[in-house]
Amino acid sequence: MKALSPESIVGEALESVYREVAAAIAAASRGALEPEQVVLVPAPAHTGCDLAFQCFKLARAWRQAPPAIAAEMATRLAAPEGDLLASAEAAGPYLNLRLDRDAVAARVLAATAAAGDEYGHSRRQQGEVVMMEYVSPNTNKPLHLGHLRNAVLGRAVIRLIAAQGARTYTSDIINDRGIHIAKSMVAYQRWGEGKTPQEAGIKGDHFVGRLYVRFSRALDDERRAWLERQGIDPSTLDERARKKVEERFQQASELMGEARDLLRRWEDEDPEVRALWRRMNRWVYDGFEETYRKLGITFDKHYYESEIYQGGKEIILEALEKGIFERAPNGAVVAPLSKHFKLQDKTVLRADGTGLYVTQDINLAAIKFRDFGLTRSIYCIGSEQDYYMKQLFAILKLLGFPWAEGLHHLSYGMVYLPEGKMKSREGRVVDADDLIAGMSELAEEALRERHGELDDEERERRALAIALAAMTFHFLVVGRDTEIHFDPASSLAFEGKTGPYLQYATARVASILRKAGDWQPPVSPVLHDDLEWRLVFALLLFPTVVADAADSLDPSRLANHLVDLAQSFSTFYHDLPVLAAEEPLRASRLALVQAVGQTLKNGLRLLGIEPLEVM
RNA sequence: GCGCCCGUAGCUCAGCUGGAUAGAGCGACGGCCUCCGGAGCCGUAGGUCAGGGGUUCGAAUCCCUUCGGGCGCACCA
Repeated sequence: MKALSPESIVGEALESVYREVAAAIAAASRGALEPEQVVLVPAPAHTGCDLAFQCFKLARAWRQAPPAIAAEMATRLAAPEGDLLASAEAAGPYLNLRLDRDAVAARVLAATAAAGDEYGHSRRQQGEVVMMEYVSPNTNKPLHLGHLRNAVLGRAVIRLIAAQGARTYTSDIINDRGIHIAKSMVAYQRWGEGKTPQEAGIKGDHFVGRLYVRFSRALDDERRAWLERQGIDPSTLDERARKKVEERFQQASELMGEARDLLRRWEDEDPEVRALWRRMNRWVYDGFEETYRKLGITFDKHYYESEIYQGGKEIILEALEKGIFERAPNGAVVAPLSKHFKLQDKTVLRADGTGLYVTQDINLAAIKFRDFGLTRSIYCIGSEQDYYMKQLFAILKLLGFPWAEGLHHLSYGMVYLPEGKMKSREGRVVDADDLIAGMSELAEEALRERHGELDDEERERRALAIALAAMTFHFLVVGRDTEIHFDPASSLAFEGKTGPYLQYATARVASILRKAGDWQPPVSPVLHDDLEWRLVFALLLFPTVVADAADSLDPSRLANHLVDLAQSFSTFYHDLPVLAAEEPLRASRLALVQAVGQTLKNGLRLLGIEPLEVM
């Protein structure tokens, strides 16, 4: 469990508790510690205590063994001042502390009630302006499983940051130009029969995606025939030779020739080609938009590669003049990263003067800071780009941009299907729309079993919320770096450590409160039971956990804490009566239930999961 | 060859700046619907934290190393 120290804790209630306890510990430390140097940890359950102070750090100052220190401090704290610290006892090298649980509960319940939907938020990042770039799909295929993890992670992180008081924006960079688009366009010209997605009855992004696949298959056929004509058997060649053969084929290919021709005409702004391009992109964007709407993913700004890919050259040429970048013998411009960082040099401009992907990224980074006055810019991109992102950030630092320190790569592990890494060209993907639809169907079945009386509309609404909760939580509960081997059976589960389990807890809270009738929150709550204390303590830590998740860009910290909270709550309401309890216990427990509900709701919203009042 | 990430229970994963008996979920086995909604609760079994060195009063956690897996290392995007 996390250690509590002044720099790590967030939240009024916890801060006030810490301040009082730390003052008492410091007072008992023979002047060895200032209050703000006191580190406290939650005491393990078997001790029956609430917090612990570890005496190892005092061993040097006191020139005594930790157990002796603990014993003496326990004596000194025998009659603690203040109303919070109830008792202190030595246990080996540990000084275990009991708190006045009612007093702590009073502070937590007051804090949650006062803050409401804002409980867990802070102003630690007030003044910061942060942008999250995420999802960033290509326009030649629909969103897949990998995009879902990306979207869900990026959304949670930016919400966590917003909850720290920062102003936040979301963006994506849409790869809407290049040879891949030209391929889809060739396919449409050849086989599209002039139909629109509506006429074909297919969602726009899927419509275009199919054309892309169609092109790839046709190209495969063409390659087979060509190899046969050439009398080449690639399986007999080594990798280098195969690459050479592939290059020759690409040059000889009729289909690739058409695609290259279209790309050239696109570059020359041929009106006819541009019109088709715009038309097909619109279909794709409409399709994406539909998926985003379902997921609740939004963007403040779309950046289009077609609009920025030619920029960035001025920045680079200027840096070349200043001697920051170097000219390679053949004329290409190179960022000499190996001189300044433990990275390999990176070409930033081709010998023929045209830009590369990184050229555009340099440009876009600057545009974002300029457009929005950012202090920080986060890129939610898979871990396969770790090295590239390091290079990009190093280049921007080399260029001397003052904002370069505000760049962050929000990296995450790959998503694999049972058969291996997803490859869209081979069709081995789990399509985002299919997945959502499939999970909604499962959730609907479950709802039909439980609530046969629901009308279709309400059932569908709940089913979607539950399905998205399951999917979202599944991606967020594991650490960022953890690779996800997507297994439908566990990924689609609604029971156990899942999103729907958390939604169920919020629904149970709502249900209890609905039946409570009129009640007044207690002035001084009476909550001594261990089951109650676990909840109080989890609520007390919540703002700190949120802050930690935000700072580490890792929502899994919050997700796991919510599971702890929900599990503790389940045990609590199973074992202890709320509505049937005697006053003043009843009001105290109701206030606790309300605080738990508020906290679960706030936590789920930060993760991008819809809490449910009924399910 | 070089760099980064990872290896914890049968499976999927937590375990955060080193601290008390390493935790959850699933699966297995056994209980719990006269009681605030069973998408729930309780219990049992199950781990030399991949192996080996080292640092430390103390290592799943830090360092080195071996083995095993993943991803990168373009004038591609």
